[in-house]
Amino acid sequence: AVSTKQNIENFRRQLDKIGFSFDWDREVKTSDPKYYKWTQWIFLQLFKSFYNRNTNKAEYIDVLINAFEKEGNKNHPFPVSGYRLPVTGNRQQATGNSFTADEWRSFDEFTRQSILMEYRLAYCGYGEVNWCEALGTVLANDEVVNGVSERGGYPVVKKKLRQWYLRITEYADRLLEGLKHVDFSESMKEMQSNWIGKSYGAEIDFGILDHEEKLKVYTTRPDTIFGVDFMVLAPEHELVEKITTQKHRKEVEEYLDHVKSRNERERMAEKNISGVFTGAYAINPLNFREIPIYISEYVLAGYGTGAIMAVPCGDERDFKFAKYFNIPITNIIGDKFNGEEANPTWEAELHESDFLTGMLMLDAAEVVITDLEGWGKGKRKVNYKMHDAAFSRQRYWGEPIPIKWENGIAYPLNETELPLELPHVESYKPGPEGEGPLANIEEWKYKKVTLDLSETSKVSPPAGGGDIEGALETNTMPGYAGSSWYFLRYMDPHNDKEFCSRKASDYWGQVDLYIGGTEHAVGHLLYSRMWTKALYDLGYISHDEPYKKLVNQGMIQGSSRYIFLFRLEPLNISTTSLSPIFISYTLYDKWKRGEMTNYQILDKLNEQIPNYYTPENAHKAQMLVSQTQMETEDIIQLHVDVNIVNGVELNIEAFKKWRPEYKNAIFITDDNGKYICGVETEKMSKSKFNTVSPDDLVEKYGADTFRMYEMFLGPVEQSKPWDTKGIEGVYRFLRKLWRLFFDEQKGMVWNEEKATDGELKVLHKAIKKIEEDTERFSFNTSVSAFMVCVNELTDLKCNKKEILEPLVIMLAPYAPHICEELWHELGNTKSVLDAAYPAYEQRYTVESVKEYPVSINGKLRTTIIIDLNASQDEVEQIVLKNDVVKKWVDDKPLKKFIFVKGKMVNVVV
RNA sequence: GCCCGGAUGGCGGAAUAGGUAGACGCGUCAGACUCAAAAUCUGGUAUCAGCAAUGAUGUGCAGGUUCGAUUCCUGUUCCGGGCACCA
Repeated sequence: AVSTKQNIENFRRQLDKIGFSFDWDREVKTSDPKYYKWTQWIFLQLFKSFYNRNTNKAEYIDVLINAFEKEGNKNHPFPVSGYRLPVTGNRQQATGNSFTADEWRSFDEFTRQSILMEYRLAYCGYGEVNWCEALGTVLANDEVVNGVSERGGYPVVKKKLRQWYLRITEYADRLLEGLKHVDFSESMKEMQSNWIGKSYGAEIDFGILDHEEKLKVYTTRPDTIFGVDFMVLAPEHELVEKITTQKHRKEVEEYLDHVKSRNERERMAEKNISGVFTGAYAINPLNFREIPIYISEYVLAGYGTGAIMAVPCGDERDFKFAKYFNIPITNIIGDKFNGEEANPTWEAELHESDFLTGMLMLDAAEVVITDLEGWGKGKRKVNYKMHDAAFSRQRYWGEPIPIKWENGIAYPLNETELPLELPHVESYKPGPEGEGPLANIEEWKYKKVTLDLSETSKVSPPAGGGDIEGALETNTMPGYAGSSWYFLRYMDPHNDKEFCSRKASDYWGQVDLYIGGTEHAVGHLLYSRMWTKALYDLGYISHDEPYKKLVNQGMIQGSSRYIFLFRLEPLNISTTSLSPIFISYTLYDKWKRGEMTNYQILDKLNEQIPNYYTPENAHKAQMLVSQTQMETEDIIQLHVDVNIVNGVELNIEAFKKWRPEYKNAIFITDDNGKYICGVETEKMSKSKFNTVSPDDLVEKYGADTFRMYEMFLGPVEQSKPWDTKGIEGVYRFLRKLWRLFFDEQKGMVWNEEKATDGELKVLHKAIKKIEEDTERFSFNTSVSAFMVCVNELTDLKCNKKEILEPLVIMLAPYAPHICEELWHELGNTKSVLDAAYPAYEQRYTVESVKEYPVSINGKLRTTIIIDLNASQDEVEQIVLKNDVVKKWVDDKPLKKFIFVKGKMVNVVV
């Protein structure tokens, strides 16, 4: 403890020297209003910033209109999508694609704000959430299992809610470009650029038979347009309702119900082909062919235009779809298509493609786009997979969003109102419409706040002046809000005038080395890059990438336990008298492998609980049986707290106490009466109930041992399950190190004698190895080198200060406490952190001979000690004279003699 | 399903530019010290055959390139991370 305090003191002194203070005792926490004030402040800057899509500069719409008019133009240069209405209510002229400057001035405030929302970096819109009616709450994706809530098993559907978003898509190109200038691993860069998902292609307008509307599709393969055999719309596509014919309506509606209960991931992972025909036909703009329009869940509404042109000979999913629905396939690539599977080649020569026939696909793509643009039937389009980041949460623990609403208009709070503090709540229950718990606090919602009505906020004062009746936003910010910029706050934690002074951020610059896991690849690490770019654009910092170098540490994983809920109906435990049924892993395993049917599981239940079917629930039991015959995949895996599982056996009583909603649950056990849990190694997480605390180990072995053991476990970048088996080894190492200085009987044993060459060789070998290993983040081999060094010094009975002192300096970053202590025991008064790092001197470690491994035909047969300076001829002579070599060569003619100096010898015969 | 990783003794892992596979640690076996235990120390420990010398096999699996492959290439299986509200 003494040493740590000195370390901190020393660190403080260094900071004082350069003019910054740092309060080590107080963390920068997102839950601290002194910090989240500035998160709210940055949010306001993002809200007030407008993005000019053409010039990549944040400016105001009026400024742009004025500049535009100066050039004699009438129409406003920015399109209005009307696709995602940011606020409720009727918007004037909102459906048009553009508006004139005069029109802009004639719009009412609601319409203006609604349009401005489309340009704000932080904007409000409507987005889908997982809505659980029974719980009256919004659920996170990981709280939903197989379409029902993990807790209780209630049905979950999608619901549109008002949501805040960050316009990260405007930074897509710069986020890609920035990857070239940062030191991240290639796989990390790959993940980020795949997530951004930039693709080049075309938007093509297909006509629809008997309809005015155009069907817009996005494709990266305009060259295959003559191979389009059908169209597929996402089930949520806005045209589905309009174009479905009377004859197909019922089928389509049934399909939509099916899709509504499934999330995006389930839809993408679905192997079985599904979809329905709408009865409508599209018209190919190039050859006017009539093409059937289907809907299917494999097309996602959020990507491209939510509609695709399907070319079965070139795309595997389209091909399977065509086979399934018996749609005839047009082959446009001749013998490159074998009729058995699609061929997504770019290199084939086109067949059956009208004026493109004979052209290479790569060239044809260019021709088609140019022609379509000429005819006004399509245009070149760059598309991104990434979409804007949802920025509101229906939760309590998050920064309140400093916005007040009235008549559908969002008014930003005055900066002097910050921090807008989280009120105390009696309960964390969600609001009446699934909003956050803040919606329940009337006095907080309607408290008096001043609004930012300045020019920069671009809102006109409301009718009642600055004083409005409306309510504060009740959603809060997500976890990534605070984590997107905390490193900047660390640079200037006590500043109450700014989030971080320009002086501080200029001085510290980028984070030199960021150690973070790959699980943050497309979340935190992308969001914080975007925030940094936004703050850079707004002129608050001078760099636009937060992290100079990123090292991905692996995860220390936990061992999770699972129980298996046998869900015979969409189980709603509050409305059925039947108890939830859990089956043992042994049964689940058989069921999964198809060795056991649902019906046989019920038999097992009857066997174990003979009185289960009472007259009262007999009708329900009847229903269960009919359900079971359907063989539906209705077993859900649920995490259970590792602490109530003994090895793999569940403590059922403890479980019922832990999860009162399952207090009536029935457990189908193995024949020996035990309920066995499933086991999986996965990320430690609160929601997986598999976390372990290091506190006990620190208590027993000390922080140095714990720290070194974690480093010793394996390479930093590798994930591994948490396991304390080997910690004794590190503990013994530290004790062994201590004994080089102090003996239990004799007390102090270290001395000031002159070191021998042998001892210096041990030391300098270690200096070299540890320096190299630390440099490349190979901490586990570094620790191993320390162990080797201490073992060798113990063997040499070396207790000399001349050797031990440099060793302590090197070890200080690995085991800071014990090293600080030993450093002072050696008579030093300052901190070990101030000591100069020992320099490697080659002269102590030079070798003159080498024990060469000698192989015959690539197989190692012996080793021979040879002078390191020996020439190839000399080595050849020595080796061929060797008895073992002679025996293996056995007079066979020598084909080749391979000698790699300092490495090995191979004799080929 | 898609994207990104990983797989080496009983266990965690080492082998940094294609050149002695198993460093270091855990565990385990044998021994020393001790009345005993703890702690500590010494030695063995990939597998198979053999008293041994030694030989054969061996880096998830199936192939390929090479004098030589844990390392490079092709295919494949399993495990982990992410997939937009866990953070």
